[in-house]
Amino acid sequence: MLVNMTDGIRLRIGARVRTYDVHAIPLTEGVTETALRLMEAAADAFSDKGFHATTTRDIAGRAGLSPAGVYVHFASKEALLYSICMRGHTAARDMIVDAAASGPPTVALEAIMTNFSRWHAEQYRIGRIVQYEFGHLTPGHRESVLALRKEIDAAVRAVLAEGNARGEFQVDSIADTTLALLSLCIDVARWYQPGSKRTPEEIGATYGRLGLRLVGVT
Amino acid sequence: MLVNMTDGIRLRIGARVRTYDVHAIPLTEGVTETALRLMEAAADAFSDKGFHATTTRDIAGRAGLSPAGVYVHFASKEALLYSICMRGHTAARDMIVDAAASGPPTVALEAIMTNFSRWHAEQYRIGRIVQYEFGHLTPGHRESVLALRKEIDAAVRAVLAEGNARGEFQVDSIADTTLALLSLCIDVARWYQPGSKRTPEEIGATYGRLGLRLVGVT
DNA sequence: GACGGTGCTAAGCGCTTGCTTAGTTTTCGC
DNA sequence: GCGAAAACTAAGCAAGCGCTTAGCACCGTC
Repeated sequence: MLVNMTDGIRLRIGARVRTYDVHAIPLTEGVTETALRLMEAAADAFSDKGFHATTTRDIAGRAGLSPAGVYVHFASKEALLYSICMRGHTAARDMIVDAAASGPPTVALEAIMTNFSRWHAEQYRIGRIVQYEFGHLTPGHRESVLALRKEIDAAVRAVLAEGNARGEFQVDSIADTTLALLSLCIDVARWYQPGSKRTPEEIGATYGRLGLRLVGVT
Repeated sequence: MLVNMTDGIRLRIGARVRTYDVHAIPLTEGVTETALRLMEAAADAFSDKGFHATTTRDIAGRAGLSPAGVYVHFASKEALLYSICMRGHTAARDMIVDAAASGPPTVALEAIMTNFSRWHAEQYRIGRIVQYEFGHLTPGHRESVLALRKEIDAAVRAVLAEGNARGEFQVDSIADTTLALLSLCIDVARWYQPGSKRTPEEIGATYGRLGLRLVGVT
């Protein structure tokens, strides 16, 4: 049996392959080492050239497999993209939720901004794929990703609301400011490049400070 | 003679086509109506599906031409992308330079943030192409675009420096803050969509305020 | 030590791609 | 109102695409 992050599970009985419509397959369960290597190879290739410009032959080659070897682990190139997007978003969601619970609003927001911006620098390749190739997911897969994004948004909104309530923040519009704060961190993945003078740690520190300024902490 | 935003000018003498290496062709000079229609069609297609997923047949169809008709006006699909990028960046650069000269630092910065963010909402399709498909330009064309980006960066830095000097702003790092301010506006093109509740005008107003907060104006 | 299932490859199928070629229609200076 | 340049099309080429098929090597199980 091969689990493959697509619309269903494929079962091979003898030479026959059938696809069953089964949603919500756990993400990291039963992912073999080769499947992970393929995901890393695909992530490298997608972030280099974009989803459509990447060939399945290229992904296979980077992972040390023949072109057909990809389809043992993933049903399609899109399934590979989807699994990369889900892993990235899940990691980001967990990080934000942890940071939001790390202390009072001022501490929590600084932690969110520091960690989230640093993550987008360190994982800038994943960040670009997730943002720029989002449109190449199938509609169903897009919805799954959007659900995780809403969780991230809700966690930040809650911190801003509590900050306002406690008088620590002076935020006019919680929705607009949440959008701007997250936007600032996400866009790090666009401009960051590993060789430059700004390290991920420095970016985190800078963005922690900028985030507090945006909510009116002086 | 056909001017086509690529590495040179193509001259057709009888049935022969020759390419000469001539750089720095003025942008809006000699651009025919059909070439402009092609650029608009390509911009629509690129922003819908991305550069690589867009076919020259699709662009031609949207512009009401046969597939071969594209090559009367542009030397390649990449030349079309390049001309779109150059037009977008030139417009943005002109807008920023105007806003920077519109008054004292506080006024200038608010104008920059308002106009630049509103532009990225109104022109979100161009914005996405320019940012996400940048990597598909040839190295030479990439450099031309980067030169325009440096002009934009320099204009904003100058405003922050003068704001600090006059005591209107409290900016720790001019480089980092310039990056964050521009990043905030550019990322509007990623999340904006025409049907949503935020209008480009409202986004402009919000980002004008946020920009002033980021430089320490209270 | 035969066995069924899994991971993988060599080969290739049907289709689409960017772009060219050869030729026709339109435009326009004179 | 004519001739040449420019704008455009129909047809198609070579290359590359995602993915499938058929079959081989290896695995633990009995």
